[in-house]
Amino acid sequence: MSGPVFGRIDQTTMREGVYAQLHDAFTRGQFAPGDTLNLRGLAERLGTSMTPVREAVRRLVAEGALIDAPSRTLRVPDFDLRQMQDLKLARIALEPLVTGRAVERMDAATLEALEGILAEDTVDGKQAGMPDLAQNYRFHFTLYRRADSPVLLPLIAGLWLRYGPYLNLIMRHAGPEIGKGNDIHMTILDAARRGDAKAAQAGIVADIERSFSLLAEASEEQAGDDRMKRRARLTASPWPEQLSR
Amino acid sequence: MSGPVFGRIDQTTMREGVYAQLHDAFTRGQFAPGDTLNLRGLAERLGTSMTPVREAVRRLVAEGALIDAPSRTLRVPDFDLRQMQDLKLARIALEPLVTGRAVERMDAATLEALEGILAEDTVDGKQAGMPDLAQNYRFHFTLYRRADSPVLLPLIAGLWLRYGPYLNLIMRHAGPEIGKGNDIHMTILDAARRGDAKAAQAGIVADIERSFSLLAEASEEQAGDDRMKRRARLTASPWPEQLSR
DNA sequence: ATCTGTGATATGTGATCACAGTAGACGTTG
DNA sequence: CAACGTCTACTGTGATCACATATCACAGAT
Repeated sequence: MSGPVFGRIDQTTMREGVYAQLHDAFTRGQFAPGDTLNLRGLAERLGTSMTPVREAVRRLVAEGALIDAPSRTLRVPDFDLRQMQDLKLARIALEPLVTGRAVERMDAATLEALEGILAEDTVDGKQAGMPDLAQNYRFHFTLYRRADSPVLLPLIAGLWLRYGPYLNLIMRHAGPEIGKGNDIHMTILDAARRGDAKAAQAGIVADIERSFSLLAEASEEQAGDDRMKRRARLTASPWPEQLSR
Repeated sequence: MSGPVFGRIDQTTMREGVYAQLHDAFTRGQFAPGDTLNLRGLAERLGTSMTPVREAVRRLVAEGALIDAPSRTLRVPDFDLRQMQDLKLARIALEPLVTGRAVERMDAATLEALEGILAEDTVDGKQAGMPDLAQNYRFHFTLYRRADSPVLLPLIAGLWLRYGPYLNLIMRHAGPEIGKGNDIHMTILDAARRGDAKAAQAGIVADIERSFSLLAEASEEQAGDDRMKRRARLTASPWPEQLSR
């Protein structure tokens, strides 16, 4: 049989679409610890019925990004030092691993992509030093993806999902100071270019520890903010702009 | 206010019940690679409507224990060498980590529990060397739980979930020979008793590598079995007895 | 005999409804 | 004025229905 070549019809469900949007919002730090969600509200904003939202939310709960709070409410977990240390431990166990593999299998296309991502920041500096969490996410995951590790990558993505709300705290607290993160990213990229797996891994660990220490600072502030934040949540919509469109 | 002390009403949903049953079936190796499931059948067997089943199944898909096969069918993933190597890598990255922590924090109660689990096998040898996968699971996770690591433990549980169908293969292939696994478990328990974290970690790695090599053997056989298995699936119910009750 | 279109059957998906339960507002009572 | 009970609004949950779509068996044409 012959004829015109067709593009594949994307066989995507609404459930996946909803999940993707929520996942995005999380990794961008658009949810803060303590935020509450409700299914009907989400469904309305997303233009679907409750069903796909339920399933997406259920998945987020299973991944630990949301929790079932008492009295049938869904909440972004509050800050928890123990849990965060555990999260750091897991990241340090897994991310250097995939980094090593990625560097060993590195190719020109990926290097170029990584350069491009880092360059965005310099050019697109209109945000005036405002850290672009999505960019950070892209850098790490284009690197990790090169490891071609179908089991480890989703695991790491799950960890980042839970880091998201903390990133929100960091962002609010540290603000522009976060910009120097790109120094570390540069170092990692250089190591990847040289094929120096060890150096790249060390860079990743440094990056993780850096965000951890920033978070430790931010968390101290949160205790004071907490009461105010909770009050504000009652009046203002906790909804991140990304999803309201 | 005073009065009699009441036990907590367990606020459990059907969704969780369904998930627990399926999770159990997986870790016991009651599902084999390639098995297919359908929501209505599950719902009927479990005595619920489709809704809770859908959500539990969706979670299993998110965890990688099931996959969405073409034409709206749910399948237990087929054996995949690359995936399995990745799984092994992840296990070796995480399980020694929690083992180390567990040994450091070891207490008498946990040691006793571990002894008890290993003793079961010797006493309850009625299965004639038939490996009790549930017992294996309990041993590892009572050990790991002692690490008190709320992030890492679910991660590891997710990995085991995906190991389940492979265990099924091992069990079918290796049969009684698997009994010597307890030697390694003994070694691990001894190390835990002495507080020797390094030795316990080495034991865990040995255990993982052992099950991996058993699996490598079994996987060769699967290629031949495959055609037969697929035919059998059409006539016989793939349903594990555990769930039919 | 082989290929092809058609209908029946069965699947997951999404929408909708009824319901149990909680929290907070409000009125009542002491 | 404070403590208590009731009532209302809202939540997630589970059941059910309608639907698009894939597979298979079969009949018809070539």
